[in-house]
Amino acid sequence: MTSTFHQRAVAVIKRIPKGRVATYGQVAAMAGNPRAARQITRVLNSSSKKERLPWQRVINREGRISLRPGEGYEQQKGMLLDEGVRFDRDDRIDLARFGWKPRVRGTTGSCR
DNA sequence: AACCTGACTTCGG
DNA sequence: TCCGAAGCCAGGT
Repeated sequence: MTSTFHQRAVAVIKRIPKGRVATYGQVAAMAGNPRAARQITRVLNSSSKKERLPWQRVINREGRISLRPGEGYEQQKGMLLDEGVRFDRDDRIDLARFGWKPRVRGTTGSCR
């Protein structure tokens, strides 16, 4: 495997469909390490500048933007809104609704 | 070359 | 149920 975690993570991020969002942990898990969520930040910082990754579709597990106002928060929120993602009054995204689900499960999904 | 930090998550007490 | 600590990998200093 010439591909590193970084490469795999990039591939996963590229697969996030428009109008949907994924959490760091989710991406990390799909890339092979459920606990490598932190590394996703590095991937985004690095690759988003080199490649055009949908970094805006990656958010934290609370369904919120981890960036702080002035650090790209507004930009990310703007792009997501443009894709049709809705934020509630707490600036949170309903992951049950906009969360990326690679495998379609029952909508009743209260699995987790 | 070594140490530190980072847009987080999960486990344990 | 809430809080603290560990984990993960790579790039930057």
